Amino acid sequence: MGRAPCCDKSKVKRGPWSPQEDSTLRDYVEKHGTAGSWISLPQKAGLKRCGKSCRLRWLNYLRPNIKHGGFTHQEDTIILALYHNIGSRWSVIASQLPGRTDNDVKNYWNTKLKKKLATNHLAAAAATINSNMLPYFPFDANSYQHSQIPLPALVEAPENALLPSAPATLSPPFINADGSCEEDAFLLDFMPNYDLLDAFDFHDKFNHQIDYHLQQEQPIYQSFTY
DNA sequence: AACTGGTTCAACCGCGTCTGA
DNA sequence: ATCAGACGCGGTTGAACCAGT
Repeated sequence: MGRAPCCDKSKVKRGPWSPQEDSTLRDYVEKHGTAGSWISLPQKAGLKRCGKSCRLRWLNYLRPNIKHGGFTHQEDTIILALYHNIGSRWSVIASQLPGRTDNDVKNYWNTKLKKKLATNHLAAAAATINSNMLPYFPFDANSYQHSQIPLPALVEAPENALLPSAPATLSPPFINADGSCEEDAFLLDFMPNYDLLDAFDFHDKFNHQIDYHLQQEQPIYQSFTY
């Protein structure tokens, strides 16, 4: 004995939305809002749809400023870092990406990003972020309960912050016998982390740090401090 | 051109949580 | 404190599309 369905399936239309239905829903919501009840909205708007279906269509497709597809590398890194910290909390992750919906982020993760993660350096980079940069995510993933509390904006690390150490992939043959580092190899190999840092506004500081280490010919695989 | 297998993504489902009576 | 209805979420499905043969 399951729970009662939210509406009579035999009396509502299902499947893809027509342009006419989209137009009807958009016009109604823009004029009246959701009026506090999605369940009663279809009847008021003159739609033969389930309220939940209307809500989903509006949130994922019709509401203003929605972006579809074309995820940037910066968005990739934010998704990765948050996924490693809080898991499949798609709505929380989407809230950090303006114009993205939880459904979009979830689909993107399941169809593309997961595969990408399995095949390149991003895994190591995300793991590094997880262990070394977690203090700079200004929330506690364990105490962040299923709720409407908005996630605070990401913050810049303090001046004396300890940056992530280079990933394990920065081992020979990229490191020379005397401890110096092949610049090109380093940058190529470290690029995933570099991009992650860029995403969190560390770009300039970290760039200077790389330049410094390269100029000084110091081993770059040691930890970074300001 | 026709078929097949893989991919994408909009939409659905059902459960947990919230809220108001 | 309890309950029922509504909401919001993550997991899953399946039709449409694409690429390869």
